[in-house]
Amino acid sequence: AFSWNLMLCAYSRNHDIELARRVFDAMPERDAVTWNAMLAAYSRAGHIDQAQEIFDSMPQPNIASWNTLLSMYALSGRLERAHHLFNCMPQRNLMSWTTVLAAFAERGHLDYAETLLQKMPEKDLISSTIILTMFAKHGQIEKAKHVFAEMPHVDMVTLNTLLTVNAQSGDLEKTRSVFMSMPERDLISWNAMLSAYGQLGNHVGDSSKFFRDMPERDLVSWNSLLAAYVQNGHFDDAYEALQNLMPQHDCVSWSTVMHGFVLYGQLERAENMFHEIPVQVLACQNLMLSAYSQAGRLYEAKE
RNA sequence: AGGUCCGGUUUGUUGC
Repeated sequence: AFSWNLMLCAYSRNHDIELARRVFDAMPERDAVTWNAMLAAYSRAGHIDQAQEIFDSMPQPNIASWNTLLSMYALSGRLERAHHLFNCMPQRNLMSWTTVLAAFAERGHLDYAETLLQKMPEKDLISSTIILTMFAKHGQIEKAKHVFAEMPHVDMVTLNTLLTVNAQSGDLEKTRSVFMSMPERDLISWNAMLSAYGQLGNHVGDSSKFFRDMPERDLVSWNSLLAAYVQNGHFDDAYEALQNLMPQHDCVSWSTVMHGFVLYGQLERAENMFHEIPVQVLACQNLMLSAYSQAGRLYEAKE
């Protein structure tokens, strides 16, 4: 089964689910890895029913099988189902706990997530960081800081999260001092700091200088720069960057610049951009809808 | 020895 499994996994990683299934069906014998790989393939592809079918046919699901199924339901937002599975599982490991925790935290079930955290037999950096992020995203900054203070160890991801926490509490100096004190930084650290400058800085120049000094940049960095421009009223610079400087754009770039136009009363320019967008983007549609409504242009809003 | 478990962090819109 070993080499067949390799083939199955290769197809699955390539998103070729049909071929993966054909290998699966052709196999003279299957082991636990085979079943789990097929299950993971369907789960990755979002084929929930087929995944469930594989799981139900498994001779002996192990902890990896349960976790795969659990993660599938958690990620697709079927929390009751995920929670039910979690309770029914014959064993749970750290990953099972964290998957459920992340699902509830993500959806803003703060109290329940906190209870889960307390019930966890072992916690690690990841579970604490999930809770930290959850509190930060829901504006519970003091609680987030408390979670951080209780953590015995931290790593770069935790510190990256702390950058965001401090930025959300409006403290640019603190954000900067965390950034400076980090033993190592990755692109996410740099992007988080850039975003803090955009939200809290008083001068666009600080954002663009920081941007220039970055060791590398990606689309998120560029989009954060656009947001910094917009935040400070420089919608034309944002548009200029989008048109002439950015190596790529995405729907975040478009909606950021369009939002700049809307904020500063340039509804026609927002409109023009909206019509130039190559694909339909829900966020941009929402933006135009809200802009038309606020301008009393109900006919266009309805359109 | 080596194969299966997609658990955490950064950017935009509307709503909450």
